[in-house]
Amino acid sequence: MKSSHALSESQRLLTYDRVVTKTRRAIDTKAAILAAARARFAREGYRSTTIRAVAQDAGIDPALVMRYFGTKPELFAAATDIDLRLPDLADVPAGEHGERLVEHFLSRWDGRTAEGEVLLILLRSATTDATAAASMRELFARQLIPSLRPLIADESELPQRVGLVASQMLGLALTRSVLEISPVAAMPAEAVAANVGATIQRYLHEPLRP
Amino acid sequence: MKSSHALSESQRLLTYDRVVTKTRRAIDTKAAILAAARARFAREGYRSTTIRAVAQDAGIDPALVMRYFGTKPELFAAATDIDLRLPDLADVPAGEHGERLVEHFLSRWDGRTAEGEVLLILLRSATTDATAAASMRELFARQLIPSLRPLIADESELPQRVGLVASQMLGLALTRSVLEISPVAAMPAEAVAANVGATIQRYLHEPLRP
DNA sequence: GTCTATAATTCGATAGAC
DNA sequence: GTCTATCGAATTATAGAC
Repeated sequence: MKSSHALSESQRLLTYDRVVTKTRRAIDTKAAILAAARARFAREGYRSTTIRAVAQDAGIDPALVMRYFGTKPELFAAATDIDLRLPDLADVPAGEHGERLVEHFLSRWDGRTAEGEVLLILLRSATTDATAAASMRELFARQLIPSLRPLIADESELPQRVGLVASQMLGLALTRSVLEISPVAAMPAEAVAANVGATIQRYLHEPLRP
Repeated sequence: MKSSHALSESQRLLTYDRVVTKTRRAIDTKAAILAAARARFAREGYRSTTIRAVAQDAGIDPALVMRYFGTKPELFAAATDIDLRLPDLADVPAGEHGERLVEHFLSRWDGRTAEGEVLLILLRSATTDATAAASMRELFARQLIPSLRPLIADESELPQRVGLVASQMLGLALTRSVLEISPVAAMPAEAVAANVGATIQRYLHEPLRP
C-alpha cells in the first residue's frame, strides 16, 4: 500500500510546488475577482452588476466567483468591507478642519483609490439596496463619528454635527462623481475644498441653530 | 347589410354610454398605473421595480401597463415628467432665501407630494440608471438654474452657485429621506431649515472662494 | 378595454468532470 | 483549482382570445 510517507524527495517537492502554485493562483484569482467586482459595483451598483460580468472582467469562469464568495450578497459584503482610514485631524489647526476634510475625500474620489471606490460603491447601491444602505449607516456610526469626535467641543452635539457634515459630503460625492452635474464636476478641487470646506467648518465648529 | 347608420336611438345611446364608460375607466386605469409606478419607483428605484408589481398595486393586469405605456423606460419617463413648481423667491427678503428654499424642499419630501416623490424617484434611480441621471441633470439645468437666476447678483457665477446649492440639497434629501441616517432623519424640520438654510444662503450670496 | 398564454432573455446557483 | 453544462426562477414583451 502506498502511503504519502513513501513519496520520494522529488515527488514531495513536486507536490509541494503544485500546491504552492495552486494556492498562489487562488489568491490571485480571488484578488482579481474582488477588483473586478469593486469596479462593476462602483459603475453600476449592486442590482445591475452580474456575477457573469464580474467573472468576464476577471478573466475566469462565473462558477469560480460562487466558489470563492458563496453568494452575490457575500461578494458585495467582501468588496465593501474596508477601513476608510479617515485622517486624524487632531493636530491640524481648528480653523482648517473643514478644508482639510474636503481635500481628503476629494483626493480619494478623484484619484479612484480603494477607499474612495468603496464609498462610491455604497453610494450607488445604497439608494436601492437595503443591505448597502445599512452598510452606509454603519460606516457613518463606526467610522465617521469616531474620527470626528476629537474635533467637537460639545460631545452632546456630536451626532447632529456629523450628520450635517455627512449630508454635505455625500451630496458632494453624488453631484460631482456620480451624477456629474457639470458645474460641480468641472470645478477645480481647490475651489471645491475652499467653498464646501467653509460649510463643513461651520457644521463642525459654529454654533448650531435650534 | 347592417351599417352603423342603421342603429336605433337606444342602440346608439347604449354604444355611446359604453364608449364613455370605457374611456373613463381607461383614464382611471392610466392614472392608477402612474400612481402605483411612482410609489414603486420611489421606494425601490428603476431596476428593482417590476411591471408586475406595478400592475398588482394598481389592481390590473401587467399587459395593460405595456398597452398604455409601451415599454418600461417609457413608463419611467411618464412617471417622472413633472414640473417641480419651484418657488419664486424674488419678493422674499434676500436674507431669507436659504432658509425658505430648504423649507420648500423639506415640505415636499416630508409631505410626500407628487413633486417631492419625483425628486426621490430620480435620486434613487439616477445612481444606477443612465436615463435617470440624465433626467436629473436636465432638471438641474431646466428648472433649478432658471428658478434661482433672479436671486443671483452676478450672472457669471450662477452655474457654480446653483451647483453648490444642489450638492447640499441633494445630500440632504439623500441622508434624510433615502438613507435615513438617524441624526439627520430625526432632526426637526425647523432645525434643518435653520442650519442647512445658512449653508444655502452662503452659496447664493456670500463671495465665492477662488 | 382587459386578460390569458407564452415567447425570449437573463440571472443566480448547483452538480460534476477534468 | 478551474471549467462545462444545466436547472429553476424571474422578467420584459408580444400575440391573440374574450
